Amino acid sequence: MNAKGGKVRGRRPGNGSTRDDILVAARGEFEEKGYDSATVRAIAARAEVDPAMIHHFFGNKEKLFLAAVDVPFDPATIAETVTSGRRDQLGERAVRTFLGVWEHQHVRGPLLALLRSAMTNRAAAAMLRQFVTRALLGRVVPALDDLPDAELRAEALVSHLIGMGILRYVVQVEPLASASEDELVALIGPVIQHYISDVEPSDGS
Amino acid sequence: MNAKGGKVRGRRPGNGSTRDDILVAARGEFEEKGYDSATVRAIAARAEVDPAMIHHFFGNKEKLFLAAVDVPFDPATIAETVTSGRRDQLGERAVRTFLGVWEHQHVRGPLLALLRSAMTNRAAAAMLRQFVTRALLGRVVPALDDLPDAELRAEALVSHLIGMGILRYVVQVEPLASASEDELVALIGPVIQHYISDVEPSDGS
DNA sequence: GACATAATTCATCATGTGTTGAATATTGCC
DNA sequence: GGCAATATTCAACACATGATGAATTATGTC
Repeated sequence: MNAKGGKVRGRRPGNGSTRDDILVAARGEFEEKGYDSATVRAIAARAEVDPAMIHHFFGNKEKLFLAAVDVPFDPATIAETVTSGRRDQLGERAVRTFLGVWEHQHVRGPLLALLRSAMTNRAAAAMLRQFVTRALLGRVVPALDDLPDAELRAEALVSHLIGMGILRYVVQVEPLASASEDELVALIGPVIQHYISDVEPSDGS
Repeated sequence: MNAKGGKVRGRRPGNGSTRDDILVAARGEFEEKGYDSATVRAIAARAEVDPAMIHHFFGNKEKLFLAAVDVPFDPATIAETVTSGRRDQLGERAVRTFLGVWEHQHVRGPLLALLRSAMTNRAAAAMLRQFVTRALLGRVVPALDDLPDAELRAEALVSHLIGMGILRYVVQVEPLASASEDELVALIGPVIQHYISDVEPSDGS
């Protein structure tokens, strides 16, 4: 027994969940503040854990970030969901899938963390760039290779989805933030579809 | 004369440009790092000025931010440029105008600063939300009020432009980052146009 | 039970943060 | 020239940051 205020030292009995608690807390903080603004101490406090535990388990802040922001969905699965099925409904499927990703908390966290961090941190921007380039484009573009400028089109498409995500979930402009999933699918789906339909190339320089 | 290393104290002769130097440096730092990650000391160093000068001239960091990130273009002018002219070319005009804004350095700075800051800072997010809601929608939506869901459409439109800006200028994914202005206008313009053309409302629930 | 290994707390370090106040020099007005 | 106002530097404060090392307690293995 330790009558004084501080907690007792030493290892806790039982099978501790500290490591996982830290990961959960880290995702929360990185999600809300981005890499630079999230602090080791705030993460530790959120996990109700001593800050030193973070270094004990993960070494340093950067390694913790890499461990926490491990995008918890398989890009291949997403890409397959989007690209399989009727081609003329691909736009709607893309919007619906993308919205679905944001609505699931355990996926939205890392995504937000990555987005927020990418805005101010070079390493995180590189991660996001790589993620967009490799995971998304590497899988979706091949399905569209009959179009001219397939890469550019795919990126324009993704840029729309990301912009919508930011305005809806981060900046929270109305009425975008409160619009229903169906509304957005109906509105944005056809527009996304536009990118993968072979419209007239206008003036091919 | 002061033989020692430090600079001489006291006021400098001549009409100093310190205040403006600070503003320029502040825009640079806020632009590159966002509000939270930019530091008073780094701004001072960039302006080649003592950190105390910042508080002397601006009081504190937040007031400096407000003074520095004073969006240097008139939203009314932009809106007029976009909304005047042939309606069926509005999409292309919007894309071209938006790209033009980003290409001018003295405009791109504050915009980037606002965007970066909005990702991690509530006050900045509120500023951006207000900016989007009031400046853009307040002026563009009235010109589109014959469309259903004019507000939502306008925001979807803006979200695409913002997403493109982020992917092109911040994350710098290729080939988006290196695409020419004309390429982007040709590709994205028609899609933006889609939002302001009265397509079939699909299924009005 | 001895003992290596792992988990946990605490104190502390070096550095960086925004901010303040005093000291000093210049300008501009009377 | 006298003197208030302004501009500039320096030193420091109070606090937050990431990180480290020692001390302490539990677990698991032999």
